[in-house]
Amino acid sequence: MDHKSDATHTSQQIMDIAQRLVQTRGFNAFSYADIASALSVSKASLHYHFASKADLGVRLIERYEDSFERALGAIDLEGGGAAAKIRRYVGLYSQVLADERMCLCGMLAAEFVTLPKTMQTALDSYFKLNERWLVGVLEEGRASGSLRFAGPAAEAAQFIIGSLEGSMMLARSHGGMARFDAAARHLLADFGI
Amino acid sequence: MDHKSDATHTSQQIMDIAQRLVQTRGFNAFSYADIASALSVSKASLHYHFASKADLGVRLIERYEDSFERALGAIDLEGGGAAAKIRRYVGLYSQVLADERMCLCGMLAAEFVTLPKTMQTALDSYFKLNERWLVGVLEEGRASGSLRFAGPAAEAAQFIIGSLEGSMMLARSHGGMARFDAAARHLLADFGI
DNA sequence: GTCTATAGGTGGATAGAC
DNA sequence: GTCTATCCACCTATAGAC
Repeated sequence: MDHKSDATHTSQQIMDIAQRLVQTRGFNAFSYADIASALSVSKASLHYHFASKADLGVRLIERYEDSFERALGAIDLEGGGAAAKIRRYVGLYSQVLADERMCLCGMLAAEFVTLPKTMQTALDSYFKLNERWLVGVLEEGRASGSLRFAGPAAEAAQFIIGSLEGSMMLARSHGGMARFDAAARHLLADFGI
Repeated sequence: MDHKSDATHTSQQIMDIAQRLVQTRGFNAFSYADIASALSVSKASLHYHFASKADLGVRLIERYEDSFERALGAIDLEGGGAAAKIRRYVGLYSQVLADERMCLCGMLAAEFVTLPKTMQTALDSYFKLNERWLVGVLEEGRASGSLRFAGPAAEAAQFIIGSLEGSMMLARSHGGMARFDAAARHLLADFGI
């Protein structure tokens, strides 16, 4: 599931700017002109690095998933119980919000039906990764008794993802970081954390 | 908090189509041309009824809030305990999703920073209404012992709204109605329902 | 109230020089 | 790799006839 990154310096800069734009404004609400002006290059130059906006979008999702996968790997390595892992998972969202951004893929999920098929497929992969990791931790926690929840772990994982993405989205427009933190506490408490 | 509706037949039709477009594609991903072709009129005619797209957006939010307010009033009248009211509140979201739509205001919350100030203000009003109603029900339920939750009722209300909007959003792209239903069960269980 | 026509702007994308 | 120049489609919005 790792994606090649023939990462020239310029294409990385383009992706950094584009990613922030998607996370703050959405895929349908930014243009090559926005990136060009922020980076002081021409729009045509951008097309050299990313032939189409859809290409750029797919690469953004893949890079985001890779970085998220590394973060999850780091959580696994840090050790601690399942409860600690879930707490650190929530912390990942918290960090993104602290930078005044929405989760890249949460934002794109809202725009899902308007996205190119290639981006939709890449999004599926991202959410599957999250779900898979959460299911592992949840089952570990239920077995060890450090987590408490009813029903299939997959459903609990989906509930966690949905709650975090939704709380993040509403925190950005209504209530700020405090709202997300309070929602996160509720969510964790629901699992006996 | 009720908004005048000088509702000619045509302007209602325009709003019906526009609302569905916002709920499925988002405010930034539909155009007057979409409405015009769906309704078989010219784009210019639309401007007679709604001078600008921002005006149309504001009126959509106000109408949605009014209809939601009536739905909440109906829930209050039906009686039953706080738990039953929360269950019916969740049912409102479920109905919208069953029609393959996202909550109008949840969708707009994702696009918040790109919206005209007038629409942002109208959105605030919608979420305040939801929170106010939920706080009332939550406090009633805690007092009567039919609901169980920790911390301020306002925080619990925000948690409920965020979870439902997020679950709805992800259900539309990943998992469908079943995902929302499962998330709703988790949420209700969290409150002892 | 609805139309045609059009203004004035921006969208993504390409051609071809350097 | 980056540029200028350009294409064409689409956007919101307006003017003015009917």
